[in-house]
Amino acid sequence: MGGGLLTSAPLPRSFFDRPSHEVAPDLLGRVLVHGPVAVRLTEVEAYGGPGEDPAAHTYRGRTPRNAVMFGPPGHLYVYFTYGMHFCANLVCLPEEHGSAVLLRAGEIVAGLDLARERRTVNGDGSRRIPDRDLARGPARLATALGLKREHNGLDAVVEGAPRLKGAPGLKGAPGLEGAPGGFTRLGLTGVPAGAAAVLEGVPPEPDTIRSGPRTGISTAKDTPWRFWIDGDPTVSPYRAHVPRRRSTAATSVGEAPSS
DNA sequence: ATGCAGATAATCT
DNA sequence: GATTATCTGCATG
Repeated sequence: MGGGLLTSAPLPRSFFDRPSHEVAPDLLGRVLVHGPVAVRLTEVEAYGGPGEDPAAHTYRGRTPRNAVMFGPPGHLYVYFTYGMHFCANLVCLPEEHGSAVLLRAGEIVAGLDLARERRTVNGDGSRRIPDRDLARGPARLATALGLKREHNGLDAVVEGAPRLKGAPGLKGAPGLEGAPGGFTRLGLTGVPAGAAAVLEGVPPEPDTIRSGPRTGISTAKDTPWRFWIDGDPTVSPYRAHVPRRRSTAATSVGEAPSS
């Protein structure tokens, strides 16, 4: 092998038509493409439906924000949070179920230059972000892929066979030389501009998949629905949920405002 | 390495 | 009015 045009088929909609905690570990090693940028997924979290998962956005039922999660599987649910970040999910199960998989981290395997550009802090590029941090975290991943409000609901299931032009001499499996720890550039064709797709990629060996509690949530802390590839440098550091107190003292109990 | 504070606004109670 | 499926920078050991 080496350098030839190789094919990685898009995953069919039926792939996503399963419970999110089954889809999630199966998404590891898969490749999410959005336009010219592609990410090999290394860390994900499953979220369940209404009444069954207190940490899920759909726990209390359908709202305007979470409507896409109640739509058909294989679509992107992109939400805005903390006043500045977007995060992306893939919807699971048939319509009305309201479950999805949060895409937490991955390795950029195509469109590296554009991903770097999107992730520069000061537009002048005075701060250089290490490549392994480009998509190391859900908001970082969404930024690197260019996923924003207008991509909420975008279908990530496409027809056809996207081609990946692999570079020679790199270790790894067909079409996706990006073995854990390695970085490569892949040329991508076959995905329409502005469209998204999830390619089958190369799933990791089952015994390298780890699972544990989800990150940054205040409920259901014991549900081990975070999945990642052991030892991969692009997996995000675990952060426990930290309740933040308002900085003003306006609400302190028993304290009347001074005149 | 780990920890904390601030940013900043949609969404829900 | 409170919370939030987060990130960055600055502080400290």
